Amino acid sequence: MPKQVDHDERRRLIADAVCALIDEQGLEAATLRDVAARADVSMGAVQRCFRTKGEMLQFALAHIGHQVTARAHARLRAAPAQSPASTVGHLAHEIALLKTRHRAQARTWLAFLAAAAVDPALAAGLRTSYTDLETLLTDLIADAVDTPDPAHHAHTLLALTDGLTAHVLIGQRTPAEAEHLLHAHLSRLWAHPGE
Amino acid sequence: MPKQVDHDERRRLIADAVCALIDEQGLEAATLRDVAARADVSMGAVQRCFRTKGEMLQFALAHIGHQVTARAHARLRAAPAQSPASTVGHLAHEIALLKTRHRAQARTWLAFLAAAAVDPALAAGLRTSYTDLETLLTDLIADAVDTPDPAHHAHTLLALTDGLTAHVLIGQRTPAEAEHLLHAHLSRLWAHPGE
DNA sequence: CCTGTTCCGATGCGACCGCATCGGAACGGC
DNA sequence: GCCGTTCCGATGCGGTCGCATCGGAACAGG
Repeated sequence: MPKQVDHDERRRLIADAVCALIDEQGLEAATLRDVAARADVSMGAVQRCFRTKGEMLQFALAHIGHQVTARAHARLRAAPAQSPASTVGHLAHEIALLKTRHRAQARTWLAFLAAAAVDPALAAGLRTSYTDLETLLTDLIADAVDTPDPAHHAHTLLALTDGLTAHVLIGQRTPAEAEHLLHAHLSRLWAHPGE
Repeated sequence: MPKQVDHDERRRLIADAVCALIDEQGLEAATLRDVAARADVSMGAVQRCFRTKGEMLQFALAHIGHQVTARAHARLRAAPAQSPASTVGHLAHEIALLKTRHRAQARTWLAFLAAAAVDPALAAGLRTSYTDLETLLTDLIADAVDTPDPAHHAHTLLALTDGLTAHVLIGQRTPAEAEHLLHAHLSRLWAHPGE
């Protein structure tokens, strides 16, 4: 058995480079050459890992989707003792990617979201992550309040976080304002859970 | 005075072509050549109207932004007799661009939104439209319910519509589902306007 | 050491990009 | 009819793109 490399690990390395470039200059800046340079590998290596550029982007989308959902799951595991309501709050805050620390992920996510509007393959990848997050939120909301349709509130909450994140990214809201709006929405949810 | 053309009218014609291409294939499909072909003018004519491609995109953004806000204003003028609450509902529905008829505008809007995350000039253009819509909604909400901070609810509502629109575009929600979620949010707002 | 296999860096290709240039068509003023 | 101005279609340029190709480096088994 000759030279062997960890293809999956390399794929993740390249996906990180893709996301970094998208964060800084948008999706169209993720060219094969620039991605290779950013990941500090040769273009040939990138082409070995992914047959086409589209395949690379799809993998990068799944990669960042997994990062976000994994962080959400981790957040849950790390705080099992809190009340269900505050858990939902923390989780929504995490998903909204409002923290400056996660601004890069938010920008990348938004870029993929727009691309998915005209690319069914990317849309399918995004839906996988969204469905995961919705399941998570639905279960939590069902625990937190007595409502006949927890999924309804989960869907609304997810749309709100996405909208707020976008508005923060273009400077229409400050992170603090978005945080406040999100908190207020949740407060109203706990106070009046009725369908 | 030699040959004269209506530059503003031509600019709008080209902007429509830009938006049509973005709707169908995304922002990067709006190349000078394809835009010219779509608008049925020569590439030279496009370059005469806009010094650079970036200038063309900015104009197209302002163009579609004006279309959306103008439709919102028109909606208001057309229905002055209704209750303030239902007026807000209709307006939010209009802004959310949920109708299949406005799907093209929604996709174009989302494409610009993502681009604005890495392009300050586009972000400024978007903020102009958003601020206009927020003013509109804030005034309406102040009329509809007694709340100490109508702008707060306007901002939340706008973020929700944007998120719902995006989720519809990627197929995560059906238009009917989004419509229902939006309606439910407004119902809760009228029932419990307290800050 | 040699061989067979895996991997990759370099290079080339055809296509397309934004932009600049320019010759001539179109048309009002004289 | 000629002129001056405005406009635009065609063309070319330098650059970058995604992708295909290939020679050789790296390395395990014989």
